[in-house]
This record gives sequence, structure tokens and C-alpha cells, in this order.
Amino acid sequence: MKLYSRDGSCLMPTFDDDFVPEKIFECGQCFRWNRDPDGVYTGVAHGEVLKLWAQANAVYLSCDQESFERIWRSYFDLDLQYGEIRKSFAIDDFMYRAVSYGAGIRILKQDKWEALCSFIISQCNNIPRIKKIVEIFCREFGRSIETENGIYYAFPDAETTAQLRLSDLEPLRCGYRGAYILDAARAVSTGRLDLEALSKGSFAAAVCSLRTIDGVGEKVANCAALYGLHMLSAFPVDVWMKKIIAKQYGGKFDPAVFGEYAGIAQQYMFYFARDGEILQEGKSRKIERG
DNA sequence: AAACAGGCCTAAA
DNA sequence: TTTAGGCCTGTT
Repeated sequence: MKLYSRDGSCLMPTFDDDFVPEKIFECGQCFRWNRDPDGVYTGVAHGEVLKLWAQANAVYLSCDQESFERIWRSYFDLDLQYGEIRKSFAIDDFMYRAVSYGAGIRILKQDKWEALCSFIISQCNNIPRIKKIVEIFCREFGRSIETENGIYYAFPDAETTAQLRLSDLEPLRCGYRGAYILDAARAVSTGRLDLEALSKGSFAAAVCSLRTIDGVGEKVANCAALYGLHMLSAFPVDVWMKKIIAKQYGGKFDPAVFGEYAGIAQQYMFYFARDGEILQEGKSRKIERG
């Protein structure tokens, strides 16, 4: 597979074939990518807007070489060979089916603060509402980014957010999560919680520190570590993962069997459970892609 | 209409 | 250390 910029120049000649936009953006790890009727995805990350689409076994990005190297190459984790890692997860029949179904997923290197904040919002919420809350948050308080296709908004930084009052968050309609957002923003902006430093330390230390934030428990801390700090051994266990563990593994499961990339395995399991296996009954099966 | 949604917190065993 | 109830809000 190849990656091309919009003008047709090749951004990256070779990497493994594990890059399926639909799965990357809709496997539940991010909230700011939207698909238009033509299948083009538009998203904002690290303060820049990108359009991305797949065509004829290639992927096109609306960026130049400079921004690709500065942001997107890392954001899409292109230097990790997912194809090889994925195969190592097929330890039983269920996992074989899960990794086959999820082939093409990659774990995005999202902004650290954005990931923490987004997954605080995610608690006890569904994806459409999470996306709605995040979009209003960006529109209200994020820096505007003007493009030829319209105005987009960056995710508000922690410093800006820390200045807000609880009442300022009312337009988000995010309920009790508002106070959690402010606590996290204040911790990050004052340095009480140093996400950059945590990303360079141990996973255990990161989870421990993240959990000092109001509204951040084991699950949200693992999400922040996996998607924001890019600690690939993080293993968030939500209701879907609990279903899998109960049904497939008798209620107990040690992610250590997947080694240092357990978090990636978790993503295949989650995606398969939510989109594939469980919802399949009574519905037409989704067509698997090569 | 009542229950639930990609948890967390607190109180109480 | 495990468990139950409450929490904002929106949707079914």
C-alpha cells in the first residue's frame, strides 16, 4: 500500500497493509473524525485539519510532505508494523477471528490532554453524544482554523480550559463530567499532572497519577494512557471487554498474554465485540475487507 | 415511562 | 475488597 498527498505525490511508499480508515476512525478510539457521503474522512488533530480517503488500494491525505512528517506519520503510528503484531494475537479461535475482523485498525497517537479530556467525557455515555459534546467544546473554546472548505476548531488546550467556570461548560450539556474536566485541566495546566513526563515513565506510574484526577478511574486512566500517552500495553476494560472476558475467558483474563502491545489486542477485541460478533445476530453480517 | 449508556465516587458491609 | 445507589443528560 502507498500513501499519497492530494497532489498525487507519494508521501510514503511502503508500509504494511494495515490501514483501513473506516476501522481506524470508527473502532471507538477517537471522536473527531467524520465521514462524508463520498467516504472522505475529515478530522482535526494536533491543531491541523486533514482529509483522508482510500481509493484503489491506496490512501490519500490532504497534506504536504512537511506536515506529513511533522504530524501525520506519527499520528497514524506508521512506523509500527501492525500486520506482524496482529498475527501474534491469534492465540485462540476467538482472537483469530477478532484480529481478522479488525485488520486495518491502528492506534492513533492523539494529543495527550485531548485524550484524557475526551475519555473523561466518555464515561457512561454513548459515542454520538460524546462526539457532540466534544464538538461543542471545541467550537466554544477552541482556536479556529480556517481552510478552503470552511472553519474548523482545534481542541481547547488545558490552559484555556483551566480558566473556565463550571457555568461556562453548560452549553456542552455534559452533566457531572463538567467538574471532572475542570479538575483535569487545572491539574495539567499547573503541572500537577505532567502528561509529557508520564508518557516517558512507567505505565503503572502513569495510571496511578492519572487516577488522582477527579472522575478518572481505572478505565479512563487506561484509555488516556493508551490513546494519549501511547502506552500500548494499557488495557482498558469497559462493558464490552467485560462481556468478552465473561463469555470467552470464564470471567478472568490477564492481558500479559499479549505482551507489550496488549492495548492493540484490546482494540481488536472491542471492535469485534461491538461491531462484529454480538451485534451480528439477526442482522446481516458485515462484509469483511481484504 | 422506565431503563440504560464505552464510569466514578461515596458510603456501608 | 466488594457492592449498591446516585449522578447529568439524551435516547429508546
